[in-house]
Amino acid sequence: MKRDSRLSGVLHVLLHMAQKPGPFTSETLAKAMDTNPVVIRRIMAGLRDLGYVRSEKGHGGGWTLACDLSKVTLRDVYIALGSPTLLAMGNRTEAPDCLVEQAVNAVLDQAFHDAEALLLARLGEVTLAMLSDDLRKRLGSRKHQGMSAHHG
Amino acid sequence: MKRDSRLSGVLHVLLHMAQKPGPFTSETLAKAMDTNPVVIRRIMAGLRDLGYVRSEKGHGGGWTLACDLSKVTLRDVYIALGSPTLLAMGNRTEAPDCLVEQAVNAVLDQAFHDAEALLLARLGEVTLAMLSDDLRKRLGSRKHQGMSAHHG
DNA sequence: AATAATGTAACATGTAAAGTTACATGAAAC
DNA sequence: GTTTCATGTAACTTTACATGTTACATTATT
Repeated sequence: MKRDSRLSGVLHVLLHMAQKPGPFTSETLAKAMDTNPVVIRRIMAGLRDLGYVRSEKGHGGGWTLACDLSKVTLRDVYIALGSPTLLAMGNRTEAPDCLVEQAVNAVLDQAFHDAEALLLARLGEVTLAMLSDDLRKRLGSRKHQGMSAHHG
Repeated sequence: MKRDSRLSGVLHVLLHMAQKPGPFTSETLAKAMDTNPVVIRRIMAGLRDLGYVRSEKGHGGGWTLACDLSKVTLRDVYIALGSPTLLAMGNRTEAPDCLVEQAVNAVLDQAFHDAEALLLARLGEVTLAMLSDDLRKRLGSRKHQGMSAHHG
């Protein structure tokens, strides 16, 4: 199944933004992500609504970080995206009349729920600040090679 | 994202089959699942190749269980389906040049991997026999109401 | 006013599961 | 041995959804 990469994408954007003050236009960010400005605006909309970033129109406008990076976890970002489906598998039908289906659903639901809970817990353990620190370390260990964070 | 229900579906089929000797035609099973016979053959193909079920052509043919239900776990069934993608989310790109993307991938991969491992472990804990027992309990507790396992 | 940005709707594309059609193959019944 | 009933499988259609794109309204700066 085709996998949803919005979380990966929006984290990429946020990390880019955390490296320097901004603001960043959707077009700039889109180029760094090799995608379309409208896609950037779409995945950022939820973050804006929750106050994690700010967007301004007109000359000199664009996107700015508006939160304490050490207070926002990847789970928060995931939720800001609208909590998209985590698992690629699901039950054929929910609340079926068929007892066979009920038995199957019961055991699968348990396994699915556990896996989702673990994934959300893991995402909840990592803040944007931690991610940004990790990036800075990666950048640092490449400095002596004269390379930058941006794409070549 | 649209979720893959093949595991749910094939378990439903196997559980139906575990309730009485068979053989069952694809058409019979398809009716119980409210789907198409070809879909049944498709999701059963992997199980047949691994010897969990047998299929016979011609008059009186159809599908038969061919394994010890207490030896086959839901994980085995999942693998028989060809180990389809478990998570609906993934990284934008694998092995990217961009350090930002690498930092994002690193943390997400860890979380994704843990969740997948847990899900597979949970599926590995449940055998088809356990599932069948659970179903029989559900059937038993409805007997006094004069209901059957099949759809109304 | 002109320009540069976001906001958003509408539409196109890509991908994978699910559903369907068609037909070849093989086994049993007659 | 031919008819019937079953699986096996390829090819195509449908559906769902993320992604990509176009178009245009809105708003802020110059």
